[in-house]
Order: sequence, then structure tokens, then C-alpha cells
Amino acid sequence: MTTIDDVARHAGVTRSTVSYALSGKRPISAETRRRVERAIAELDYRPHAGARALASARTHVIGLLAPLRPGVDVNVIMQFVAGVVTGAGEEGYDVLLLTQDDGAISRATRSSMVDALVVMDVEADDPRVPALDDLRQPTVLIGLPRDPRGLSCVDLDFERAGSLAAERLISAGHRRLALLGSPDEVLRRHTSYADRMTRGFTESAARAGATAAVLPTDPSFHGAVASVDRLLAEHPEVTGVVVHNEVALPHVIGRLRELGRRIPDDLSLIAVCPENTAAAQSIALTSVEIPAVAIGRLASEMLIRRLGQGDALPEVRLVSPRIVEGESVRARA
Amino acid sequence: MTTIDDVARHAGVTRSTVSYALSGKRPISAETRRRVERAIAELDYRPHAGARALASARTHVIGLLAPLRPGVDVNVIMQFVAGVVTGAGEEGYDVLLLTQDDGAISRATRSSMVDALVVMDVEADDPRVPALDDLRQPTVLIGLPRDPRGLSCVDLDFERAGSLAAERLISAGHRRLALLGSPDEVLRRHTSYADRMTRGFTESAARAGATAAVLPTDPSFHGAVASVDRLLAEHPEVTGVVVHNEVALPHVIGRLRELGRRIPDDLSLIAVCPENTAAAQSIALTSVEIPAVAIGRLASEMLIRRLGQGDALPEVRLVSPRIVEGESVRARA
DNA sequence: TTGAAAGCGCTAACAC
DNA sequence: GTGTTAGCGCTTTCAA
Repeated sequence: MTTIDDVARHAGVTRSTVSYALSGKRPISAETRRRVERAIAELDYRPHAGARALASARTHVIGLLAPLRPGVDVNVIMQFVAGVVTGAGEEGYDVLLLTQDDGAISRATRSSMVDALVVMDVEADDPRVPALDDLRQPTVLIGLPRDPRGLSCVDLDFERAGSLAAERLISAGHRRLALLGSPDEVLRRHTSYADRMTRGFTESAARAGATAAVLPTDPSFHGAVASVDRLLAEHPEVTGVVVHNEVALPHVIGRLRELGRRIPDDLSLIAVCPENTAAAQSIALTSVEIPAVAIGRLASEMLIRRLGQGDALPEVRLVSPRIVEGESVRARA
Repeated sequence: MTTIDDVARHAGVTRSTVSYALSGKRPISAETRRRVERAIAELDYRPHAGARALASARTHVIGLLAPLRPGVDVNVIMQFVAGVVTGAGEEGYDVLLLTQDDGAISRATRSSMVDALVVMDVEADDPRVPALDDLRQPTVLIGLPRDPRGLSCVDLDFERAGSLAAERLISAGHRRLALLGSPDEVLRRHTSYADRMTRGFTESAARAGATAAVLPTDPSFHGAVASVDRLLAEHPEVTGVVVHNEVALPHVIGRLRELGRRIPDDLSLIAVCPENTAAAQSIALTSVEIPAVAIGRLASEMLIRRLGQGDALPEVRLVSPRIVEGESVRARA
């Protein structure tokens, strides 16, 4: 293994000169720098991460807490993860993947494996929030708990997303709305995004004097069919539907077609999902985009910026949703 | 920050005693052990990972190379990842997630961030294989390149999976078969599993004197429709279909129904997918299960075992697929 | 602009 | 069964 001393010897300088040439933390003469760089290249030197962490108290690794819980959309999760890893990589950081809560957080942080944390799948009253706040590590939540304490948060503004979807339908003349949303188990544990989506949707509808039925939907064919059938049976007056459930989405569309409900002729539909999901469906959907990759990347950027400043105040950033127009919404006569 | 010297002082012993009490690498008297453990608990001590890595040349971190390339089933990927992380965690290892090839491998390995590597999304002639083989780090591929060199491999035996699916249909009397498989881009880069699946399927069919059409399928509604339509147009004689494409699957089923082809009355269908995917469909599918979580876990176990033995020979482990009987295959009159 | 040297916190010989 | 101590490879202060 090549060490910094090998490089120093090869370049005819000392350890510290190599170190400073690498970090740029003090001026190095052009000539010396050249020699050092040549030595590094010739010996194919790579600093030892552990030694670096020990000496500098910085690992350049961020921990990503991604509990893989049932009912969440894997596609969305993957995009968040991809965004976090990409964003971190651009700043010279690597990502340690933590999937279980049982001690994984404390192990990674307390043993100084990571400099900071990104936490996914946040609940309204997430028990991890106080624990994370006690930790000294900078933390960014993807999601928005009721009380973020000193933690930074970033997410799509799902409340606004719910509003936007409702408003789009209302402005098209619909007054009887329904949301086929997250599975019951996700709602029951008050997963942050599901709560906020529901709230934005129902409140916007109420504000406009429209009705808003909310139907939790299981992520499966049968869940989709059950919700559609229940919708038609219990809320036959509904003409505008929002679907926020990636797995159920194709089956909802299929079931409606099967029952002779045409989109958008009989029913207007808006999906809330990433772009690629919308694009994989049978019809050109009008949708509220979930820019998951961008949000993941933003999480990394916020975290790493905080790492630089040290004492920066926590911030909450909610990305404004946008509507992607398709052909699944029609103005009501 | 609490260090091992704090613990030693608190327990009235020396550094090395604490270290050995922790590692178990030399006998400690019951009384001393008790005192050390109490001190550790009271001070809530956690060894510094970097210091440990530096002194022992072991990070207890494995790198997971998971390029998120287009066309692969995210659900399957996620399950592999979950399995790898779980398996590693059980052995006291953490997982560093690497998603891009550009230098990520060499950075993580050459700077001693990881002890070993798990590599996903392997192609038949994967350019990373020789590079990985040159590396000294133990490596396990999830997949099977044409020439694994000195690397260990683990995967579902996709060739056998293809055979099994074909044989199941053939034993039910079908002689005209088709495979709606991976997208063209996946096949074109000769992704290991797709190649092997196709080979097993076509060879088994040929052996039994059956015909086997192979139709690459895009992971979208339109891709599924295109493949089904092409199937019915170009191969109207087909009575047995295998679908190996998670996103397309529901749309394939939907399209067949829409065109009045009943399953299994008119057409028998076997899906190749994880259990949860099969369970989310509209009908009780007969399927060849992809036990992705188990395979991921196996990859970690193999890797960590090799890490222990040091000089173990590389091994190739192909998990035998099994058929999960549903109601989508019917014997041909 | 560069060098010398003191650690960072731990492991693992080598003593006893 | 336990203590002493020499590093592991790096960063960073202090000197020059």
C-alpha cells in the first residue's frame, strides 16, 4: 500500500507538504506542487480514509437512513436514494446505507462512521426526531414532521401538491372529488407525506365548497379494484379523482375502463407520481410530479453545506409541485 | 468523545484489556470483563471506526455497487439491496452504496473504505470483472458473467428458471411458446440474467420440439401492448407465455384480457418475478419466484465468510428456482 | 514556502 | 490473565 510518506519521499518533500498540496490549505510553490502531483500519479496514491478520519474527525461519508417499510413506493424511494448518492458524490461524499432503526443510527454516528445523516420515511411524530436532534450530527429529513426541532427538512410540498390537484379539478368545474391515496398502514403511522397530501387535498376542496372523499388504497390490483368499486358505489357523484399510489395506478385506470368509465370523458383523473411512472401508463396523464431525484440531491446539498458552515440554522425547504398537463382532465360541461 | 482510554481508566485496567475484552481475542477473567463491560455501559463507549480501521486494516464495511441503469426492475433491485444490507448487518458489517462506476469503485477500495465488494447488474462480458479481479478486495457478483475469473458469483439460476418455465408449459401440453422478456436495451448490453433466462427458455423448448418466440418488452404500458399485439399477430399459434418483466406484467395481463384472450383458458401464462409482484396482480399467477432478498443476503454471507478465511477459493452459487403454482396455467386438451 | 513532530484512537505484538 | 508500547497513515500546529 502506498502511503503519504512514499509520495513525499518520491517527490523529495515532506509529509506535510504532500498533505497540504492535497488539501490546498496552505500555499505551495508551483514547482513543488508539480513534483507532488507527479509522484501521486506515478505511485497511484490514494489517502487512507480511516487515517484521514482519525486525524481530521471527518469521514466524508453521510449516512442514509432508508427504512424499507411496507406500503411505500419503491420507485420513489429508489429515486430519492439515487438523488442523495449523486448529490453527495458531486461534493466528494460517499453514502452509507442504513435500513434498520435498531441501533444502526447510533452505531454509525457514535462510532464516527458518518459526518451527517439523511433520514427518509419520516412520520408526523417520528420517534427518531428527538433522538436525532440530541445527536450532534447535522441531519436532514426527507419529509416534514409536526415538530422538526433543530433538524433541517426537505421534501415536495405535498400539502400544496394535494391542493394543486384539487384546484386543477375544481377549476375544470368538478365539485365532487376523491383521493385514492396511500395504503391504510401508511396513513395509520402518519407517514409525513401521506398526511400532508390528504390535508392539502381536503382543505382545498372544502375551501372551494367541493366534497372530497379519501380512500386509502392497497398497492395491488385488488386494492385498486376495491377502491374504485367503493368509489363508484359510495360516491357515484364523483367526477374528479386524484391517485397518489404508484402500484395501484395502472390498476385503477384499468378498472375504470373495464367498468366503462372513460377518462377524461366520464371521470377526470390526476396522478401524483414521478415522471417516469406517469409515462409508463396507458393514457397521457395529467399529473403532479414528484421530483424525487432532485429532492434527494437537494438533501445532500443542504447537508453538506451545513457541514461546511457548522453553525448554520436549520432550514425547511418545501419544493413547489408543478402540474404536468396530459389528457386525463376535462372541463365539466 | 469517549475513548478506549477513558473506559480503561474507569474500569481500572489498561487499554489493551479493554480492546481484548471487546474483541475476545484473548482470555479475560470474569471479574475484569464485568468491570470493563460496566465501564463501557456507563460511559456509553463506542470504538472509533476510523481508528479501528487504521489499526486493524479492517473497516467492517462492504461496498455495494448498484448502478441504477434504465430498464431494470427497481423492485427487484431494492430487494437485492435490502438482502445485502440485512445479511451484512447480521455479521456486523455496514454497507457503502456506490451507484456510479466512474471512479467510485477505485475510490472506495483503494482508499480502504471497504473490505469487500458486492457488484450488481452484471453483464456477460462486464468490463468491471477484470478490474475487480485485479483488485485485492474479495468480491461477490450478483449475476454471472461469461468468465468470472477469480470472482465469486451468486444469483438465481436464471437459465434453469427459463427452462423451468418452458418445461412447466410443455408438460401441460403446450408446444408453441413465447417469452415476453427484458427490454431491448437490457438485452443489447447482455445483462447476465436476461441472457441466461432467454437461453434456458429457448433451449428447453427446442429440446422438447416446441417453438419459442422471444419478444423484448419495454417496461411500460405501451411496451406491453406492443409485445402482446406483436405476439398475437406474428405468433398466433402460441398458447404458452412467459413474462419476465415486472413493469410490463400487469399491462400484459390487461391487454390480453382486453383482446378477449382468457388466462388460462385461451393462453397459459407464467411470470418470473418476486413473490410480492406476483401477489399484486389481478389473477393468481403461476410463477417462477425470484427470491431477491434471499440472494442478496447470500451475497453478503459469502463475502463475509471469504473475508474470514482469506484464501478461500471463489465459488459460484446458483440458487435453484421454484415454481409457485397459481391458476394461470392450464393443461392443453 | 517548507519541515518537524505531536497526536487522532485503536490493535496487536511482546513482555511479564 | 494483564500491562506496555510500537505503530497504523494522516492532519495540523509550531518553527524556521
